[in-house]
Amino acid sequence: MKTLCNSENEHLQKITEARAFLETQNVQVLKRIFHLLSDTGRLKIVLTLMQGDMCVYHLTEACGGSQSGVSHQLRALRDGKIVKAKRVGKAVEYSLADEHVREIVSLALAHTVCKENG
Amino acid sequence: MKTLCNSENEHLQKITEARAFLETQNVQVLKRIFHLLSDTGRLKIVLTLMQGDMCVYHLTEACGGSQSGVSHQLRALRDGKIVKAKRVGKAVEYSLADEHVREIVSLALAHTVCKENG
DNA sequence: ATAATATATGAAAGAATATTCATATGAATA
DNA sequence: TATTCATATGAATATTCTTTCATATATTAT
Repeated sequence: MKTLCNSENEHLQKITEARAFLETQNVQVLKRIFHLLSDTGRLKIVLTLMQGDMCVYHLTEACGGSQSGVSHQLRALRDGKIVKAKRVGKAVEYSLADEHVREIVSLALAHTVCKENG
Repeated sequence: MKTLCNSENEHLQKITEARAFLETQNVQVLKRIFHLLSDTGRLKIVLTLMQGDMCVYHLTEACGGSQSGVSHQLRALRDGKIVKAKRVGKAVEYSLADEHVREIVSLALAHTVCKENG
């Protein structure tokens, strides 16, 4: 009999249920989304694009860092379907791939505000 | 005159506005939350705790990995105010620190489902 | 007090990630 | 078509993160 359980059965059931639940969740996909949002540079890009579409040159100026760095960050975000690109003449204009990201980041932002005031 | 802008003024304004916006956002706090959720082990722990409180022993069995590893992961989540701990006899029972995390992860989960089906 | 159980921790090793540098590509312009 | 501007990329370096190992602490039972 382990820890907080009243019987060995209860114990095993708890573990089995938890494992079964975890298998239904797409942990790797989830992890990937959060990972893409967990870097200062990429996060700044996403926050900026939440305000409106922008080309790489402006994103670089707005978010700081090197041209190459921003380009690499954009590639990661593109690969992860977080943003999408569209060529406009010499420039490439980036935008959020869909509204999901906006919602997730907005919710997390609301959370940070709570943390500050609580 | 740069890229997609019609005038040098428009160009500078775009960058200045974006920078000003970014300064109002707590990028570091946001980054920290996403980073904590971007690791398989920690994410499994959070998903499991979304189903109900659990002691370390059960979390270890449910999520896999070593006792030490899970303990380190729990410490990171504790430090980041994602989970909280409560001692119950020999065991320590963990739970989500608040409802924000649940909402963020739930939303992201919904997003993964869309990605699969879309 | 000693042993056993449950959890936590520091430090080192190992793995994953980001950044930089040099260079390449693609598009407009002279 | 040579040049300039805007962006992208591979490879190497630098950095950061995770995992492991050994050991410590806290609680309960003998």
